Amino acid sequence: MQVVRALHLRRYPGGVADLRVDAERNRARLITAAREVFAEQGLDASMNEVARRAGVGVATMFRRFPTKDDLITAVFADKMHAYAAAVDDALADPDPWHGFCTHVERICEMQADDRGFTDVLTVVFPTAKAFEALRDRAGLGFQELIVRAKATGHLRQDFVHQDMIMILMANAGVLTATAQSAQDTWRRLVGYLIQSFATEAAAPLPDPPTPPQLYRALLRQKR
Amino acid sequence: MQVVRALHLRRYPGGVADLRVDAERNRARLITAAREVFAEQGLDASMNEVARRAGVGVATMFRRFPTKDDLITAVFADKMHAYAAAVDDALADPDPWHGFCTHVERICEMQADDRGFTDVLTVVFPTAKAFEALRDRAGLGFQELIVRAKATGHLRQDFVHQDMIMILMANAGVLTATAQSAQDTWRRLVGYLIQSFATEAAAPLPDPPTPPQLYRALLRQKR
DNA sequence: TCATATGTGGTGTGGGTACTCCACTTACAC
DNA sequence: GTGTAAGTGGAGTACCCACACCACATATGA
Repeated sequence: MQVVRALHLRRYPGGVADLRVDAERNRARLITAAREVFAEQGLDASMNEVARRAGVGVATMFRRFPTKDDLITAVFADKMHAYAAAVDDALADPDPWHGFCTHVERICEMQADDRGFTDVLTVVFPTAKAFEALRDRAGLGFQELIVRAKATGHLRQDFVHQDMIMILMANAGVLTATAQSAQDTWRRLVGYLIQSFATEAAAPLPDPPTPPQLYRALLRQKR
Repeated sequence: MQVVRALHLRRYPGGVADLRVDAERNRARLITAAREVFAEQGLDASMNEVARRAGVGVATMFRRFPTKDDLITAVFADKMHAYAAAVDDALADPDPWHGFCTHVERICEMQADDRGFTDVLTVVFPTAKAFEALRDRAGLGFQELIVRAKATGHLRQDFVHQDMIMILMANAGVLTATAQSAQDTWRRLVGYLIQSFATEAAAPLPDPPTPPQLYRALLRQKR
């Protein structure tokens, strides 16, 4: 009994979890392949394609990542951390308005570089729950950034943090439509938007959605 | 032989084409049902759903509209005509800048009212060819509108007609992401953009895509 | 070397899609 | 009324998807 227990609890060195070395190698291959495939094709890419590109069987993949969402979560964990960390960089900028503009561009560029990440940020369901905390953290930091940027007098007073989500959605639309051609169009969109966020001569805008409304919009998707 | 020919070529009164009255009735039902289904669910809605809602068999539907694209083309023909005609209304406005703003809002509202039309304008493949002429007509009129709006001094000089397609893409992104909640978010996006198009204090923007690039982007989609 | 928990990949399943086949029915011309 | 081209719908096809099953292989501790 002691022996069985020892076997059951054994740990392999250097792996992410307690995996056999071959399993760990395949896990890494799967993550790498999925990262590529999702970046190219978005989250609509098929699991078969991921397994094929990783050079492992589909059953192996589903043993390691029981659902597609598990794989998505594993693949985009680091990008989501980078997303949450980016706002700290922006807050560290001595010029809050410059930090604000740079931040918006940077996040949109992260979307542009990875179709899958675009989807993760705007269009996907249960994955959203896994990244809830990171989203919240980024949101809070962004609110602070807004306060400071408004204080400089450059950011219009009626800007709200929900507008960032709106930007991500709009950017996602341009990016998916220009995935095969005119790939830089998003830069122009963001250029227009940022100039609109500059405070001068602001006419009243339609009301923004409330945060709960937007949160529901992010969750209710499934495609 | 004469008789056979007469039968083969016979025409039924009042129908769109030479259809039997029951066939014509079912055709109308299919169009109506498809209009509703596509408006609610976008072009991803299934053909089965359309047939079910029309109360006809799938075979009947596919006899009348051999491919999904044929149905889409038939359903959105009038909206595409309205789309092309809208720019004439805008040109008729004595204040070109007002006409420009109203036009942009109106087209975006057409998208907001019909998820299928949103897809038709930005995201779909062979349907695009069927509506090519109407797209071109709208594009030419819009270019004239731009010239006049710039002449008033209200529209920034670096605005190009490709930007309208970009707006449609961005709007499509917001609309699909907010289909279930926060449905009015698009109005705020358009508000921001229009204010950005007003010429004052325009910093240089990233280059727009060339028209051929954008055209390819519209055609290469398929989903 | 050996026992075995763990890992493996090919194949299968249930459900979705757009689209087709075919035996039956109906509207029309005469 | 009758012949028949035209129209009909349910069941079927081929293909995609995420995911499950299972006989076989292998890394590992003893």
